[in-house]
Amino acid sequence: MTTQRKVSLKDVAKKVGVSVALVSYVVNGKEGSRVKPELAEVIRQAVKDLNYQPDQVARSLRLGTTKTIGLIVADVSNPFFGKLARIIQDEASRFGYTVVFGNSDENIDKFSPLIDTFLNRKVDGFIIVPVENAEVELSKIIREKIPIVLLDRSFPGINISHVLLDNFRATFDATNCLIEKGYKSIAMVAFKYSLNMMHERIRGYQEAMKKSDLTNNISLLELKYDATSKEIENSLNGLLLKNKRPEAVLFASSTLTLEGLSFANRNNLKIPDDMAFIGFDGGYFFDLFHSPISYVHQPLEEMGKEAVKILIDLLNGSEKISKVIMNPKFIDRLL
Amino acid sequence: MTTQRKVSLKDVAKKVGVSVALVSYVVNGKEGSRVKPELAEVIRQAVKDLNYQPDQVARSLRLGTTKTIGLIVADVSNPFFGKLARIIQDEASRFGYTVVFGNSDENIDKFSPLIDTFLNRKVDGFIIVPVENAEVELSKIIREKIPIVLLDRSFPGINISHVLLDNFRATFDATNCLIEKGYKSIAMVAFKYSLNMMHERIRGYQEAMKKSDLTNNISLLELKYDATSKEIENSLNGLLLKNKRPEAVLFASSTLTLEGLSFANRNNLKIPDDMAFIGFDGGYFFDLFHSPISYVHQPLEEMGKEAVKILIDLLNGSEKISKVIMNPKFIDRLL
DNA sequence: CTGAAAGCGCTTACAG
DNA sequence: CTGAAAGCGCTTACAG
Repeated sequence: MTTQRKVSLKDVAKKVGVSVALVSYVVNGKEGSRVKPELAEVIRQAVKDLNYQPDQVARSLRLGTTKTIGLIVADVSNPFFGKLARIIQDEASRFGYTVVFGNSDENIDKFSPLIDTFLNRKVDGFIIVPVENAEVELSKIIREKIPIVLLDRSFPGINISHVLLDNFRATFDATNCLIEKGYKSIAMVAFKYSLNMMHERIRGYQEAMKKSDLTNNISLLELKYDATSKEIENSLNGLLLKNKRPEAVLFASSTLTLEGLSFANRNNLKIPDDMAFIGFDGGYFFDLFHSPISYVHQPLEEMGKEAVKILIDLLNGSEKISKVIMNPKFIDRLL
Repeated sequence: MTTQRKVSLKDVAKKVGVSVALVSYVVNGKEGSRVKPELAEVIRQAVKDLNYQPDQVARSLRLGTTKTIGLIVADVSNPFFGKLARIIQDEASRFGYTVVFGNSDENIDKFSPLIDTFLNRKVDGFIIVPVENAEVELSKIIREKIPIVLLDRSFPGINISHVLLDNFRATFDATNCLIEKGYKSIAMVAFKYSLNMMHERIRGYQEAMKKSDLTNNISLLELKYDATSKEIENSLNGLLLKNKRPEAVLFASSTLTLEGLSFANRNNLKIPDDMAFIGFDGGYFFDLFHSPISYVHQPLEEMGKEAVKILIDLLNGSEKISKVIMNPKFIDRLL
């Protein structure tokens, strides 16, 4: 499959009878006083006639910049990440950047090669939802002086720009809200991540419980990200169907919330009559439920846009490390 | 922001004291008998010591191939497209390809520039979920002899490889199934697309109705893709809340199904007690519903994989146009 | 105002 | 077995 040779600067130059340099200047609008106006016009016309399109690969090699952003999320097919990817692509393209993407599945063994691939492909910058133990990989990027913005998670030890949710406040507020409405036995279902973000969500719940002297009612279930359906089933069984089951359950992510709702459906648990569920993110799902559940809302739009904005600044030469913490919103439908 | 200069072939060559040619051969495993085994070993060691990574941009320019696939979907944040994007990225990376992506929003004005951008960035091939009136843009790609595979939709007039659902059969079977269970007044909610794929879905419904002498009961609502919530609300109101409302409604896409379910929730329509709903795709949502609805299942995994497989063949020089029609599956939960 | 030329980092005939 | 060199298409000092 031989690609038809496209028209190059040389072709345009030959047609007009000038050097490639002049054509390049005109194409890039860098004529200044370098090209005689009439000539510039002729060149512009030839460019149009021949439908000349600059070869971005050649430009990239010459300029050392690819106008490409590498995006790594856990899984684009998960709407949480899909929405982020969507917003990031939109924003990036407004600034002339193209997005290459990859899915980590929360797995460093998939994460790592993605970084290498993107690095070799010379992406200008990264927007990354990092996985556990990603520090070494991230340092590699920093060492190469490639701008990078972390999204959704960060690492206390590394000084990188990031856009995060105020995770502590998210669950702290949600738990308090439950407590105020009279719920006492409140459980939490979380992922067993070493990620700070998950720790904060757990801590928010625990602190709220402690603050109201409900320490003894703290009940935390931590599921592995790659848990099998069987394992999840068993764990939820243990938590939700025991004789003294909780009055309310707080989920620490949209995926977990969906698992919970699915479990409830299968086992004829009526939400919220039998038990209150508090979801995390995922309003796009929850609004459609028979009886809509309450949930913590993340401002995905703002988060994605902010991440791109920070990256573009970095790309434009800023040396500033920006750390942005976004406010969660509790969508309350209790009672 | 100056990128630290990475180690190049030249650096390795200098370190070992050979020409860059030899290093290139060794790195690419094209030594054959060209390089003395002992020397090759020394070079390999130096490559490792210096942590040499080939510059893909330079390679691309030289080789005329970027190992990149351009993917265009309507909207990655829609799980239907998100799943496809996910699968395509996974498969592509198995073959050493990276995926750049863009969202069309079913809009030719967003679709068009994406094609141009990807073309200028010299993607090796395209996997595209085309929008209405995309024929001209697609011809442009064909003219440049860039391999391309259409997904989910195609155009009768253009001879391009594609992977589609058997759309006619999908709705024909679903409608028949409803009829067999005694439903007579069956409506359909579709998008007002000129796309063949939507026509086929509508035709499947209409033919099934005709076949059972229910022609007079045919009731088709066609919504614009960019209809406002208000417009959708009004239209669904007209269809679902009129005094002689349909006994069952068949939706022509997952988005439409979600709109329907949302409307039903807001208006206290009990599904399936008040009215049966047949969804299209989107099992990942529907399984979570209070009372799971029936739906047409598309084999997304196979569709995505097949599309990549066909594209890779094309990329490897095959001249064969492959047209694959996948079978839908009706997930029946009626009664 | 204009052109000739170097060089981005690589691969690959070509000559030895 | 090995090296010198051309060339992918572009941008940009440099010299005129």
